[in-house]
Amino acid sequence: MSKTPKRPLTLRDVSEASGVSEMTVSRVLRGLGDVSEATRARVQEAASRLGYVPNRIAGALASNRVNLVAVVIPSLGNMVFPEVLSGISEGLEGSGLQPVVGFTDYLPEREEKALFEMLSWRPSGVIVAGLEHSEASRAMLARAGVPVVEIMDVDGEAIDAVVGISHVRAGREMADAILAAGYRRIGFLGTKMPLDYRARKRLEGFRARLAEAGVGIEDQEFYEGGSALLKGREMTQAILARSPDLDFLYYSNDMIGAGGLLWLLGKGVAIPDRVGLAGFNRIELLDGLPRRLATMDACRREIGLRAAAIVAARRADPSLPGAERVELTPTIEPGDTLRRRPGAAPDPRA
Amino acid sequence: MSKTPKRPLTLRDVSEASGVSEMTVSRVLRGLGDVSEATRARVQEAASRLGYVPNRIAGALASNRVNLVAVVIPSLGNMVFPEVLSGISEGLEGSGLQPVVGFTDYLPEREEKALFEMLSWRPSGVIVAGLEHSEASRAMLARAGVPVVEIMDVDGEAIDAVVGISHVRAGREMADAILAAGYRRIGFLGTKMPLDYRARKRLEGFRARLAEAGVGIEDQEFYEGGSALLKGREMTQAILARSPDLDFLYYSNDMIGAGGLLWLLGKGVAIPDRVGLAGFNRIELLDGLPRRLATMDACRREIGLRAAAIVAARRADPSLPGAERVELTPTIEPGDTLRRRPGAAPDPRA
DNA sequence: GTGAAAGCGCTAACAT
DNA sequence: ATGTTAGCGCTTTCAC
Repeated sequence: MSKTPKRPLTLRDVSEASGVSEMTVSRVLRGLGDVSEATRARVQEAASRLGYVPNRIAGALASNRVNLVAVVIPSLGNMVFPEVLSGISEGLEGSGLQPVVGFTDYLPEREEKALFEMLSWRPSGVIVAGLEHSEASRAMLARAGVPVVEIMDVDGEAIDAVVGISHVRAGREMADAILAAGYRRIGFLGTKMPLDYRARKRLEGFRARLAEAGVGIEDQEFYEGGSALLKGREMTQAILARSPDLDFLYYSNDMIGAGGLLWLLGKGVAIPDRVGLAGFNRIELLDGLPRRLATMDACRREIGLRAAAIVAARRADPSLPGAERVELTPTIEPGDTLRRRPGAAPDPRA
Repeated sequence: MSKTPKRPLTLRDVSEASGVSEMTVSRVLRGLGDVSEATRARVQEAASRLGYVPNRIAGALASNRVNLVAVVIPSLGNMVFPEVLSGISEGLEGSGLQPVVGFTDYLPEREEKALFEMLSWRPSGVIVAGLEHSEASRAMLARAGVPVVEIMDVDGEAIDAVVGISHVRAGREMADAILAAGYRRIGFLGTKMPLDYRARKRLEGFRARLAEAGVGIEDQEFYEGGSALLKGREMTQAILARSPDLDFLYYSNDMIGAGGLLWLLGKGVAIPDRVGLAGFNRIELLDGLPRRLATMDACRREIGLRAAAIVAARRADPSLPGAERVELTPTIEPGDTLRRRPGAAPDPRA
């Protein structure tokens, strides 16, 4: 190497190296037209020879445009958000936009902080999980002046656009399927997190629908932290020790459901006749289990795709009306753990 | 609301609203000293009443400081990087730095693009997975003028700092443990990805150590895409159908290993006597399986922690020498799928 | 097709 | 303890 400048290179360096004005260099590097082929070639050559990396900070300040989309999600632990993220990445492809992720750990104050941090970079859009936010968070989002897409959930009031499923309805439909299959003594197993609103809404819809049929949740079990698969085993053992008459276990997510399934299979319990099982999320892992757990697809990837598409579309055409509302419809997959009674009411979604 | 300004607020707005100069407002908002309590209070009040969100773009340009750390990793699919990420987040806590993640999908050209994008925001540091990069990527990193920490792997030449484990050694030590347990007819099951250098290095070390003992890999099976758990089942079935005499299966990751374990248990195969098994990564999922798969902890969380600590330390004190090298030592966990022969050579790491 | 001037919103450095 | 001035590296606008 000839020299190792500690200072990052600027447009001016490329300008001097190529003998072309800064302005024209900028045009070439941004791929704008109206530059002669000869000039373009000289500039490109100089830029790549020097290893110039543009300073987006300066560019963004001058142009008032930032190619970043803020994505604020609870965590990466539970298999659900990685898939949403990959949907977002895919949906942003070709738009020139880039996702930047922040995490909340399901804590409102962390959400607030994450939003503040991200908004301070003036992103071109915000995609945020859930409809429940602190007052301050809502205020920030409302004033951000860019598209805001709340994802995962549609049960509530949106700030701007929303893309998701109804978790209340998801719970209700699973209750329908379970009742239709003839189960009546139902246990629920879930997470302790009081701030996981979507899990709560599913339970709420589930419980309400059961109640309409005169059925109650006979026993429940909650966990927190640790390996979900292991917790699923432990909770299943515990709930059945306490309430051996249960004939169905509804798990708030597939991972604990899978744990329960493995434990029951190990015990030689007849599934789905003696006990039926269902989870939620349709995680890929289920494909590798000895039996297929009944579940419900949460449309995670498509949620990401659609949310990204909204941000990209509005950036391309800021005159769009906004406040888009996309409600996706999850479908029940009965798998092998939900009894199919010949005489039972048919699944309305066939 | 009184008014809804489409234009984001600036320091000047807060200055006017509070009757304090922009400079002093800036001081208050950045928490610098030498401001009277009265002024501070007035400024804080005005800022939060207006809902001011600072413009980091302008701040970064003026101060030449950016509180972002670029993190470039292959993907989020395989359980390994979420944990690294959470280690990074934790390690960055209190430093004022924020991780920003980019994905490569194990493709060098995507890595190059991700690095270029991130470096154009002039982050305070770069944490990148692996030691293998394109020429252009290496050049960018070398010229970035900020700490660069290559993580996960130490087998190769680092650009600056490196934090990881030796995958060659990990493969070799697993081979040692398997040989010591008395297995001799060994099969390997892994991923097809030719660009997963770490998996390749493990296999390389594994094969080399076996060869030293005069043992070969008798059969192998590779997969790509799909549910790893399911692929593990399928590959296990396939390899044993073809080579029924194998007495050990070494999986390149725990997820396929778990699939194999479940399949073998379902078939009633005696584990670890008839067939022994081992994976790699020590994923949490293993805790919930009927038997504990033998595995090796990849120290993912600690790698993230240490890498973050290096970036934070060097930012706090730029005079630090750099080129830190941290080699972590993974430990074998024999679980229930690696036979323990009383007379066998003892584990040197006991 | 190319260039010169102004300024994006902040902060460093220097007053006072 | 507070204010003033200059300028970060680019893009916008307008001139040629």
